[in-house]
Amino acid sequence: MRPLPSKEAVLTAYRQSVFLPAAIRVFGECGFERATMDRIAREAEVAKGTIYLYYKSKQAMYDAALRSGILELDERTRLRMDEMASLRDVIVSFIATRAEYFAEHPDFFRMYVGAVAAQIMKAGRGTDVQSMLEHQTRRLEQAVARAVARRVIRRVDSAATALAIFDLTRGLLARRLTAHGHPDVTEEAGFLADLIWRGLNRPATAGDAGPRPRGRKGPAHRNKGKK
Amino acid sequence: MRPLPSKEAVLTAYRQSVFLPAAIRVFGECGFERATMDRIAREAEVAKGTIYLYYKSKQAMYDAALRSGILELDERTRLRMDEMASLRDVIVSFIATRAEYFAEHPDFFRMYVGAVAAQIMKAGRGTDVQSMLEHQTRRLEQAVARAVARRVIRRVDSAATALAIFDLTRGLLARRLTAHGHPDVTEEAGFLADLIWRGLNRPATAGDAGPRPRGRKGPAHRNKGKK
DNA sequence: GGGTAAAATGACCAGACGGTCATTTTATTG
DNA sequence: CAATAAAATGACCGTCTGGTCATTTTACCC
Repeated sequence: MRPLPSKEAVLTAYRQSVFLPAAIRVFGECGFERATMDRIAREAEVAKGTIYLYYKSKQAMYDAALRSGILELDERTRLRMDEMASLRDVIVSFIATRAEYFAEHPDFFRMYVGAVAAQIMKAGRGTDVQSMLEHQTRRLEQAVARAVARRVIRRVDSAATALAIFDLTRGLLARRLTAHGHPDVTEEAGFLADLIWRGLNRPATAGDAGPRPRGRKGPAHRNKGKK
Repeated sequence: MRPLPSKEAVLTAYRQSVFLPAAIRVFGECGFERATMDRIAREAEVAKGTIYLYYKSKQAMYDAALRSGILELDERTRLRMDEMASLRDVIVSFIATRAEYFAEHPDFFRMYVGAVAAQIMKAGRGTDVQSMLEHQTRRLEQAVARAVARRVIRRVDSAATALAIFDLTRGLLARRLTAHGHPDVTEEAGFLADLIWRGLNRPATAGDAGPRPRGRKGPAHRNKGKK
């Protein structure tokens, strides 16, 4: 079926398999601005000019490197999540898969963090970075929505919930990357999954502190959480 | 008591009151690397050389600007949290105060995000940025610990819980900054506070899905996440 | 008002870096 | 093996920017 992988295509693929990891290493270590094309070329063991045969600019190379990493991460996350049945397992596997991937690729994680920050800075539409980031929470959101539909958990905004899980995961990983002690991910992941899971639980039987969970002292402002 | 505010000190204070906001504006808009001292000087309406009379380098000016913003933010957060009695109100006011502050100072928020990202990139000890960031969760952590002691909530790791709240807040604000629609903070803040609060609740009576809340279906693969 | 010290200025410099392209090296073909 | 095309190279260029410092302006004091 695949007629001819045209030598050119093979060469390009080979080059990318060398360039992109080198780029991720350097961009991850230095960030976009401080990274130099000379350095990337050296890491990839080619001359600088060679890179410009395959990427038209530093930005283009950055985008390609970021894209490749995110795609791989998303793919792995998706595979793992798909084999989970219960929402809780989906959440745990989401956190665990990402923790594992980023532990394997710390440089990419740094690059990723930089890209997210840059996205916030520009504060604007435009880049497809935005859509890639949004895509990451899609599956999570679907899983939450399904659980709501099946009445496994209380009625919650599935998008907001997915984003919350996402944020918790990112914070956890960031802290791990800055060498903040704790060698055991599963423990921390478990804590987060537990927190979220309990937070999503339906008000158990009846008399629980469900809809009015304030400690005491609460005079009426009922429809705060209106939506 | 304060004997003489020495003209020099007054001048310095005045300069800083002009320089730091200008720096925050430019660093926030462009990030550290892209920001130029020329631009900051122009925004502050002084010559570039003048800045170097008060700060020995670009980095020093950046640090000073970041520090001043974080201190102000922390101070405001602390004041608000201190007047809250219940943990739930502390959490809500933490989120709300920060949301409010960052809404008033979007440039500083961008700068802040950049600084956090840079911290993760360097992945290392050293900067006092680290300690400033850590300081932010201290109060929250104390409030959680107090609630645990008073048995208002279940026994949780107060540090981890504080960090979780912190991460959720940061994610929420980041999303707001990228103009992601939703004009109403309190609604989203309420959702998060609710989620966390329920997550912290003591297991009500007894039969709740406490320590082993897996949905169903679980044939043994307990030690999957062994690492 | 004039003289001196402090403060401010902005032209200037040096180094760095993204990107180019004439030249060299390698692969292909007859 | 020669001829030719494709790929790789790295010296080079223009630009940009953090930081400096000789000069000018302002503030102060007698």
